[in-house]
Amino acid sequence: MSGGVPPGLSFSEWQAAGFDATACPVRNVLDRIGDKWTALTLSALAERPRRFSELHRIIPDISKRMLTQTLRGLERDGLATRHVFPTKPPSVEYRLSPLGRTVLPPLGGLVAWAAENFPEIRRARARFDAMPETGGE
Amino acid sequence: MSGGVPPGLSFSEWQAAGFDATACPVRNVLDRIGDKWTALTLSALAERPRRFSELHRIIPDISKRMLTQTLRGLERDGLATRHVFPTKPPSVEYRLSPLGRTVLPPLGGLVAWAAENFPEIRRARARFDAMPETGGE
DNA sequence: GAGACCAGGTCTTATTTAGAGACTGATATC
DNA sequence: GATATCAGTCTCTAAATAAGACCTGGTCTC
Repeated sequence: MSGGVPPGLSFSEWQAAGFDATACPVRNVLDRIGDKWTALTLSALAERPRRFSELHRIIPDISKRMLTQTLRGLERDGLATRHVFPTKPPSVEYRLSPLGRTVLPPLGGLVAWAAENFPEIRRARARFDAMPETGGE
Repeated sequence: MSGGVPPGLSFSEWQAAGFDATACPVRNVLDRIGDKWTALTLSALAERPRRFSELHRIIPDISKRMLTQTLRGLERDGLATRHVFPTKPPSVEYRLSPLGRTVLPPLGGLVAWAAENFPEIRRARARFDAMPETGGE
């Protein structure tokens, strides 16, 4: 056996299968959820559907432009849906699609890992940054 | 109950705990593994330790600059270690640290999700892109 | 009638990120 | 003696990403 590499993470598998970076699912997915606001937006929508202005209020510092862009990205990938209610002041609701819901468990796993190990990462960073970069002599 | 939101992903929790984006573990972690080469590098190191040139050969299209930068990032965060062997042509080996190993399962979960759902995401994209952006009349 | 709210669009900068390619210096091969 | 390997560094440029400010149009309030 190969020593505990989770299935799907085996590099040689990818290579053997003829790795194509542009079509790589992982690259594609990480490009989306790895951007500045998507993970946050996703988790804001995880609890319940929300309206545009509501999201804008609760997500700290996001600009309307970025919020629109993030939501369009989620919509384009089929992770969220957009519902327009033609009320007097227009109201638009965003909600996670069934597909969008399925990403929550794996994403949650990573979030849990991050929360759990961030202290150690910070210590590692502090150590690394304190190291002398130019060896004295 | 809140309807199946994984623990740690609850937005209201974060808000209640006084969300600070700069210190946010999730943002920090996603910034690292969400970049262009880190996930790939991580999975190349998952199987076994590798030397710099070896990584450079097997990771398609990465430049030395990016490879160095990616490895430094992993080293800085304590996810990988660097071992220099002062042989005649110098040889440097990179290997995952114990901490680095612990990220493989959650990362693997996301990779599996990506692989499994990418076809559907692509269909969603095709649908979205085929939609008339300016409603005719 | 001046302004605010809704959900954005647009336009112009910054900042960040990535890439290409030349250079290092010691050894080793041809 | 020209060239290659090793593990990088360096500079410069290009591309992607994000921020900020202002604009829309209809209704609603003051």
